[in-house]
Amino acid sequence: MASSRKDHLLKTALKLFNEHGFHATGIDKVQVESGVSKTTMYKYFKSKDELIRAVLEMRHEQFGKWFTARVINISRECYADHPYGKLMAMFDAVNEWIHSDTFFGCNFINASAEFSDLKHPIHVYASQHKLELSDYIRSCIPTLTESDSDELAKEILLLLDGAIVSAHTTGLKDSAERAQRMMLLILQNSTAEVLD
Amino acid sequence: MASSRKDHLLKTALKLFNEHGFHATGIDKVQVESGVSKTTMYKYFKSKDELIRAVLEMRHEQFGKWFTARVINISRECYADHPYGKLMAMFDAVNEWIHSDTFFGCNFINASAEFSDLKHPIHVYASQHKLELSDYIRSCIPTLTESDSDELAKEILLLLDGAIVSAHTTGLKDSAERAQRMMLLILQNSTAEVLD
DNA sequence: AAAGAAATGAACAGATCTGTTCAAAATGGT
DNA sequence: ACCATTTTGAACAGATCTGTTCATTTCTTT
Repeated sequence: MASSRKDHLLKTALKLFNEHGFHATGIDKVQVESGVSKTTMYKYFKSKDELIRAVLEMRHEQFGKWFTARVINISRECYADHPYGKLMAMFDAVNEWIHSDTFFGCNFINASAEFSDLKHPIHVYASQHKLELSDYIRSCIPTLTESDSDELAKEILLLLDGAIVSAHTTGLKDSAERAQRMMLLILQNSTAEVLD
Repeated sequence: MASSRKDHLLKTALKLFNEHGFHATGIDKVQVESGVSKTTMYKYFKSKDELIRAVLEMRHEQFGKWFTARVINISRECYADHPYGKLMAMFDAVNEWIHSDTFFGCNFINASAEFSDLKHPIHVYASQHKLELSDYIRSCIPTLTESDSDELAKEILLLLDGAIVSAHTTGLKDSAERAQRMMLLILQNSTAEVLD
């Protein structure tokens, strides 16, 4: 009961934050749209900052679960026995996301844009999210690759972020496919010494 | 006289928008900080939307002039006779920007984040900015390159945007150097068929 | 120095937003 | 059916924000 209300508030807030941004969305609109009284909302979230933080934490978990699961599935279905199957699948997953009707760019990139100060807690949290994503990417790089996997993970994160931003800001919906091709070229070069 | 006041308002607004975002910055703070009366500010800009638009237009011109000039200079100084000198220089220029104390990410990416709706005039303008940048990149690709220069320009734009976002959101200040290395690998592969 | 244009400051209106309070009503468990 | 908890609705306070108005002051030009 309690948690279902809280969840509903979080989902409504995420939707509105996505559509209008964090500052432009009044906390009262979240309350009205989710059909909950003001008192109740303030019971779960003492302030707007706390709500934003909670929304991002939910999104972090939600995205993490979806992304890793999708990567595994696509990798099995489309890239069986491919050494970079999971890495390839990441771009397919992002491509699906870009073409969905709930794509408003990356919440964490957007949050960094609004809370521009590097020391702002929200910005710090966004940064952590990206670093965790980078760790996950690194864990998907096969050990047979010679090159430094940490550097390679940062390169792939840069491609993913570039694809997401290109798709959102410029409207280039084929960005993920482009980034995927770019990664392949880079991987071929990274492993060239090994394969030669 | 008149234009110096207007310019000063625009510069102050850009600074505050950078530091706090568009929605979080009150138009009255722009007015107070620039030491101009409210009446005067509203004489030059009839509304906040108009001010934001004007700030982005100024920034578009400012960035364009700085970037193209810096690309030419760096290209001459560091990449004489290099076929991809200008393309290389783009990442050096962005690297300088990232390490400056006025780096708050790309204003147009940030604007897209706040004005998330693709049809919003500000978002449309941000998109146009990126497409113009893509055109400029294309104009810097030597004709000897076999691959489709339009596709290659989009790839390089993706790398530049990825570098800017990585540096801002995640705080990875070496993103531009990373993206530059990635571009080199991609260029080597793009022209491989020609050179073979 | 005088006339005309531009800028000021300060008050004002109206909207919106965050956050609080509290009596009344709905709900849920036993 | 009863008690305790939760939720509601509605009003309220205070801050902030956009945008307007206008009499007064300051510049500029001649």
